[in-house]
Amino acid sequence: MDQNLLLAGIAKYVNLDPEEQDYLISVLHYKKIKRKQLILEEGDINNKVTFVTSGCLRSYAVDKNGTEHVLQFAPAGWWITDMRSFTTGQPARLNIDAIEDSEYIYIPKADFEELNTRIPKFEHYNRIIGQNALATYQHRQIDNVTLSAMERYANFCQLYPSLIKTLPQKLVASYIGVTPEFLSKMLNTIIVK
Amino acid sequence: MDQNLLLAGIAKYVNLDPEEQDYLISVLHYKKIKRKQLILEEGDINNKVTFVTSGCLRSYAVDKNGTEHVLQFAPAGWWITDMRSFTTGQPARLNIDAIEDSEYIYIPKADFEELNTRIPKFEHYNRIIGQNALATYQHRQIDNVTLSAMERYANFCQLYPSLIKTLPQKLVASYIGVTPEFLSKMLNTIIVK
DNA sequence: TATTTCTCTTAATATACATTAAGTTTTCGT
DNA sequence: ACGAAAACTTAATGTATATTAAGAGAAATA
Repeated sequence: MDQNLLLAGIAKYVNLDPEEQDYLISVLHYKKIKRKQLILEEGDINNKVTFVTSGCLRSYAVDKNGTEHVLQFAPAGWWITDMRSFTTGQPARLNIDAIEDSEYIYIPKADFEELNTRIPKFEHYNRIIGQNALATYQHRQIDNVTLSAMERYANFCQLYPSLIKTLPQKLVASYIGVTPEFLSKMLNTIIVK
Repeated sequence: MDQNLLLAGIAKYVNLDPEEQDYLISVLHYKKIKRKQLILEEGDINNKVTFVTSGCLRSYAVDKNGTEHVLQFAPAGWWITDMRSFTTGQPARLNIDAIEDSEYIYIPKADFEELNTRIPKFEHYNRIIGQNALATYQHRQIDNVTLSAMERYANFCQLYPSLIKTLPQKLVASYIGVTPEFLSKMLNTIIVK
């Protein structure tokens, strides 16, 4: 069972004792999913946190026209959650699915809470990565109102150079907030110039 | 010195011992500022966390045309920070100023970190409010790509009923991501119908 | 390998919102 | 209380991006 990526990610911030690590490992669940398979559907309660160990997941919302809007990509080493549903217990607004065959670890909410109270170092880790995520969302919000579509695309390429190579263009379009048609046009008219 | 609002906010989530509370109080700094006064300027390092005790602060970014875009309002009882600058030490992209005469408490970064390591309950509190903030930003991002300007306005009114009464309309416009002219037109043509 | 199902492209038309500008009303600082 | 500054309104014009549609290319599944 490959929890090494998770342990390594935690070890960047805190040093768990062997028994703390064993306790952590004891509450992990392992899953494999195929491309396009959903692990969270709008309306469900998101009662676990999910850590991707291989492949790539994505979270997205669907608008009233049925168009999908990608909120996040989670390649190996990333967490992905509908945080409002997780913290408040409300139905999720997000869907989470696999964009390629993937493997992930999840921790049920009750275990996650107990980990945090019984291992202060784990809670420290979570506070820090929470702050990092918050920083990311704050600046994404600013970018979205401040930059043009082309600038947001350039930004995405800089921030996620590995993703840009593997992702279908329409998913990148959805993430940066334009239609696939417009992104296509934008990229091709630039090259010609 | 009015730290009651802060202590009450923390007490909603954790129960500090008297000596923990004393230690916390010992690192608090108190400030008053006038309307329009800046407490963080783009380019500065945001090396403190700020908790508003009266009045209202706001964070905003300025685009290349000089237009301001409001990221957050912080009335009494709210925290406000450029989280990327705070966590990474990079120069801030955000400005923070007072939209009315205000009072706030701040905690320098070094003290904030020490509070978190020495008082696990304080770190628990921060993890939880961090999760809440993350939930808010995730859904704001979704709302921004999913809803029309009118729907975003309606959303804002629901979420911040107290703010909508006191804020100048142009700041609401900036928060929901439209020009003041467009918001004005939008609101007036609705009423006529 | 064939066939279906996505993905990308191009282009015409449409629209939500921005920009500019000028006038009016409200608020603020002295 | 007064003058200056800020906030709001209206309207004409402009633009970035959406929508629709249809064909070509690529990739997934059987």
